[in-house]
Amino acid sequence: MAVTIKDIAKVAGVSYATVSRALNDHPEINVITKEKIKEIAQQMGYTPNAVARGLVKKNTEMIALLIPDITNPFYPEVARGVEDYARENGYCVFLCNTNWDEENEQKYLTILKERRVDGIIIAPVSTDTIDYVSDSKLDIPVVYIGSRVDCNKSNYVVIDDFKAGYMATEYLMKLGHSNIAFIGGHDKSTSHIDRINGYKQALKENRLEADINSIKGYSFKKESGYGTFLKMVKNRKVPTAIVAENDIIALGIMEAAEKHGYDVPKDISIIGIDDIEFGSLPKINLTTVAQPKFDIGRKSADILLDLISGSADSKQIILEPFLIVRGTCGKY
Amino acid sequence: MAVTIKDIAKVAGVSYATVSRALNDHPEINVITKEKIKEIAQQMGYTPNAVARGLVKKNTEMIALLIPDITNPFYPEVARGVEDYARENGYCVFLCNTNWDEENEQKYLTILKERRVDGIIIAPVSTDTIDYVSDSKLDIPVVYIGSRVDCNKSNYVVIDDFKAGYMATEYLMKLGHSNIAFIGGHDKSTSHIDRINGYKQALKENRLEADINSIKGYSFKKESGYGTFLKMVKNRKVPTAIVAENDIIALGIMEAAEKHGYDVPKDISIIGIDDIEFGSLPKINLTTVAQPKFDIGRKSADILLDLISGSADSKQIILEPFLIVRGTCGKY
DNA sequence: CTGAAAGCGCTAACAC
DNA sequence: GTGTTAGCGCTTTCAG
Repeated sequence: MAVTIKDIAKVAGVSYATVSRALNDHPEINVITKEKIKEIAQQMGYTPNAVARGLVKKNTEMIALLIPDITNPFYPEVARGVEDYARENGYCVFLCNTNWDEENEQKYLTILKERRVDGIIIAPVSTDTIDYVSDSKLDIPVVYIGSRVDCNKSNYVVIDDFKAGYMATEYLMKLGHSNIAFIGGHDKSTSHIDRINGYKQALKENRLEADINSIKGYSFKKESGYGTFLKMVKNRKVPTAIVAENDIIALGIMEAAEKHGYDVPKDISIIGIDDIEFGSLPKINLTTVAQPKFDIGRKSADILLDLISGSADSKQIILEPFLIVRGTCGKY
Repeated sequence: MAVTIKDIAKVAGVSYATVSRALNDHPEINVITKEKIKEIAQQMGYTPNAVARGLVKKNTEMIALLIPDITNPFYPEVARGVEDYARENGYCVFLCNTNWDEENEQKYLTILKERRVDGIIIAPVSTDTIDYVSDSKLDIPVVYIGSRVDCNKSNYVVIDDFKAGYMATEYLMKLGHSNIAFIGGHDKSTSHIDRINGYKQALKENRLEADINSIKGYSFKKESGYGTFLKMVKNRKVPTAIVAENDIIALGIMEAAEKHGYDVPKDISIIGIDDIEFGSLPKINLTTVAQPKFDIGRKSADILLDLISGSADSKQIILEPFLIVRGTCGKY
């Protein structure tokens, strides 16, 4: 049986309220008894019970981070940002991996509500989840990352995805490309839609045609990029340049291209979005549009904790993407 | 204010004990009232309070996973295994990132104890943490991963690290190398020590000399491999082959070698340990000794839950590493 | 099968 | 300053 404040009270010869006050450094308490109590607590090996405290204080000092794919290095980086900020402020974070599955996402939301987490940061798999959150009156502060929400009562931290798509495409056009395809996403993701629109807009401004290749399902794995490129080869519709919705997909495309005799960047240029660490390996050297991953994490945690403490209204943060020129894009 | 079982009881016209029984599917309850109560609960939007339940049941159905570096793809893979198994069994998992910092590790342990997690899986940064756990009578089931514990009351899931080191070295020798260096770790890690011993043993059996290059501090980043190789160059002690303690370090070594004009594998062979996904990119094509990462995660969670339910004694699992031959090692 | 009541470990009024 | 007391929302005896 773990030692409780009552045990300490007995030993110290005070009421257990006094013990509580001592341990929590309340102002109205005799400093001497406080020190004495603390020492006794120490000696008895007391560990406060956060569950009991949570029950009466009605907060748990836990937040949750829901991400779709922990094996995509983009998210661990974000997670580090969230965790860093949370820990600095005394919060623990639940890391929940949804595996690109809406059902998992919603189940987690229920579980987290039962667990009475104080807040949730979520990188939603689809806009359906956002609707679900709105409808289900979760009653827990939520901050979205990587997904805008068309409602100004919502909180989110995103990059300007339109700009990201635009920048990538613009860069390719500057290199002389006019046959530029896009590979990625699904329609229930605002970041996907925005990136595509940026891509389209850039092309439009130069009177070029769009060629959008969607990945079926919610599968954002290397294999998806790989498979989609193969289809292009089969259909004899291989462009001179490709904008990939994210770096993981770009890596898959590169792999497929090279396996089929295309030299990158001589025969085909490939640009990603995200800037995952492994893209910077000299042998990979992936040109990409970067997101400030760690900052997205920190900032979203910052907003969430403000929301929890009630010291802020809703906030929409749009960070700037930036181009990182490496070696996978060439002149045409 | 969230709705509680008392609220439901009032509406249903029963005592709140009955509501509790209904909601928890106790056997001794009238099926009709049970259904009625469940419906009312549903309509009122009731969400059980896991905090309150945890207080009385003295368990939280939460476990924690402590890892040193979430940005090393090895760990996310392990984490997926843990989370998968945990979720299947109704447990939530706290993912805690210690950043290779013992102090963080110990702080987390305290926090987790306060939060009354039911169990902890930990990939310890150093054996000091293991001692800390033993000494501090945490009083929470612990399963170690990636680190043996010389005490048969402990639980762990590891690969045979000796064998991993041995296999890597043996493979290099079979290719004709006799000048084989080792780059990695620190002395307070059993996996490091075992891998080195495997490396030494393999060399010894062929009357070859060991050349061990330690990375200072607890820094298992690409940069550590990079820097250590540079030192070798400076000291004019570049071998014909290198065993890297893990893939991340191997990647750093490769990067440094190529930047300094060494062709891999023509001029120098490099083998890693772990088998992270990005090592398999055709352009990287890292030869490595693989660990069953996902299985390590699942298995450790399996053991932990058994421990929690009291249905098992301590268990030591040693999984088999296996060689994956790719392109970074050549004949000498 | 159901109700009454105790209590999990703690915090926070409210007295004194 | 400190003690007394009432809960937080729930599970679980113990009666009936």
